Amino acid sequence: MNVDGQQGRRPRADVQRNRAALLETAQRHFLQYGVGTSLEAVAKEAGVGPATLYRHFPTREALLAAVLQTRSEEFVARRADIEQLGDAAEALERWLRAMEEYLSAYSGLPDPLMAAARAQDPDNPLTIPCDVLIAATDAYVRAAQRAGRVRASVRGHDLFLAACSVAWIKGTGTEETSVDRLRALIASGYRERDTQA
Amino acid sequence: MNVDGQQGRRPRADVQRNRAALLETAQRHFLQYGVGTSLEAVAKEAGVGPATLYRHFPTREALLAAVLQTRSEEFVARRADIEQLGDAAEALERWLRAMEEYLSAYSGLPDPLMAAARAQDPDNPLTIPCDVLIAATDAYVRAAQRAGRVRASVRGHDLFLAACSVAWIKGTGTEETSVDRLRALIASGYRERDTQA
DNA sequence: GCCGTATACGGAGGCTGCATCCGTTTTTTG
DNA sequence: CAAAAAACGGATGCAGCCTCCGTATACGGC
Repeated sequence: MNVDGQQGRRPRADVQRNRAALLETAQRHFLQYGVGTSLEAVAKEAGVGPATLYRHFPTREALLAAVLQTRSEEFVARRADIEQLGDAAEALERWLRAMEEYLSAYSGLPDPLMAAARAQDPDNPLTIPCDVLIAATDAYVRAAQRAGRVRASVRGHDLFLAACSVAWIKGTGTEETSVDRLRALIASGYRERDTQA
Repeated sequence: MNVDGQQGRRPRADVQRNRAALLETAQRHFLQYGVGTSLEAVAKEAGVGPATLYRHFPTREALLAAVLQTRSEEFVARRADIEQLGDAAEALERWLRAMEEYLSAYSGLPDPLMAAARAQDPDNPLTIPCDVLIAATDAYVRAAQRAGRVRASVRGHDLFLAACSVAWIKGTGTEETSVDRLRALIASGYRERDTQA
């Protein structure tokens, strides 16, 4: 039993192949059917037995976390873009949108994420990505607050919850215009009152 | 096949007994395990076979709708209380809280409700309760707007979505203080700026 | 009060998905 | 190239969904 623990021996070739195939297939299935998709189907389409899937990713959350991990590279790139902006309020706005899109990539994603965020369960592989998101949001919020563009009582965690909510709504299949309206409502809740775009 | 269609014959006694037992048991199970609870378990505990449950309530949504129906009497009573208030903004506030509690009564309830609200699917038994809630919210919103306490751009549907979001968050097990903060954030989004409590 | 029939019941069973065990195959190492 | 380590995957047990159909039950007329 090695799979991806780092011991003396070099990881076997088939392990890497299978892992890659599983991740690629899972990504596609999550995209098409949501995070509740059949893991058996994923395994079959990846050309491996169910046991192999479970050996690589003991739980659905572990598989999800691994898929998100590969996805997050592109996400980090976005973050670099955002940080070049001088306007802190605009940066926060864009960050929230980016996070929202990240969270609504797969239908049903917000639920396991919230479950992980709730308690600091170190066994849950989604806890870390979650904490990262909250910390980043908080940084953007503080910057915008220093610029006097966001109300002082707001915290990063609040807007993380808000983004999760919006992402959840999107995942239920609600029309885009309704989602836009909700987002606007929230925005006018955290923006400083005398703000002028 | 009669179950509850109104024909010439009087409904059989066991039908009514079973229906009542199923509703009572389902209510308890939804409360304890959420809307995803095992229907087989509900049937067994109600003392009937699975087929009887499905005969009375062809889908999970139908059972849920029926349970909510019985629950809604108590909800209507609340509404009468609220309407005695002279303050339209306070009335809206209380209505939103009441709706939020209604929506978070069973964990996972917001999801099927949103699915029903999305498209006017007349086959979905949850569509009607959903539309009722939206219409009622809209009435409260208009009243508060006439009193100049809520921003003109806000619609009842927006606050319905917001209430669903908050209820969803509650259902994920998030701490109550975080939920309170999110609710406050949303409130400062729809309230008129120069409002004084 | 009894019987015939409409009506409803419920166990059995097919199906899908989850998760694990263990005999077999593949890969690496020397 | 052989032995050992490592991973594979089919088979399996379990739970829940939903339906079919033979059986039981309540109703209403007599």
